[in-house]
Amino acid sequence: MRRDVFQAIADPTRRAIMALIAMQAMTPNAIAEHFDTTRQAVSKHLRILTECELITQEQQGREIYYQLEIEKMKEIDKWLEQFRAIWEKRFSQLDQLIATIKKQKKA
Amino acid sequence: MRRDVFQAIADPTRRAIMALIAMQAMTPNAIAEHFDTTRQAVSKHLRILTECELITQEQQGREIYYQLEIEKMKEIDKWLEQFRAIWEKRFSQLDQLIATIKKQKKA
DNA sequence: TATATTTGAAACCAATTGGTTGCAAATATA
DNA sequence: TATATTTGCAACCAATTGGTTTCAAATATA
Repeated sequence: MRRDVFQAIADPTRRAIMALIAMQAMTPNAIAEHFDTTRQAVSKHLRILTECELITQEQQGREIYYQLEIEKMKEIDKWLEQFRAIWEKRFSQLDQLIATIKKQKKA
Repeated sequence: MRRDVFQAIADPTRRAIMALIAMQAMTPNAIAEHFDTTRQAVSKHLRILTECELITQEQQGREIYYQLEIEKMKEIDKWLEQFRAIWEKRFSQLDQLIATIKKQKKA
């Protein structure tokens, strides 16, 4: 079974769960209340997110609090870097072009 | 059919294709040569990437050159921003903590 | 013009996915 | 102790996915 961050964030419900618990940890029941699906469906999403270490859990009595593992998100950021390098390069090239045009106008 | 950037980048072959054509446009045949799968499988990936506007094509005779639409990548970057805000906040809090400890050491 | 090359599209297939229902385990409460 | 709550897990199901084979269209070349 393939289990990585990219596959995890492919599902819109999972992205919504991530955004929901980003600021504060929540229990599965509390999370499920925010969605139209059943608790079990949310539970499966939480399992997938846990498997790829995007969230961690903390047991408190019979309740389990899930929280976002923000460090893991940097993996996506790191992958994006190679492309960010390209668009920043293009931007600076555009910048130079504008500078050249301005120079020509002055002359 | 759900067709968005997040679903598109979920597949490792598609991510590899994106990285491959990021610097220069390539034909489906040329792209397929870099992978173990058939040309048709690559073609299907190209279709999916095209449908969510992550790549664009340019016909040259009977060849079609595919290139990465780097602007579309910013959509992922934009989504990441909400989480980046969190980790930068945590970093600055850590920064403050270190500063406080240093202060205490001096005193 | 006949043939080869490049490509997309359709039909099909096995594996995976997101979802459901039902159940058992653990913890809290009466 | 008996009951209620919170939760994960297994079994099952329809839809989607990534892949294959086959075919047709368009363009280049002999």
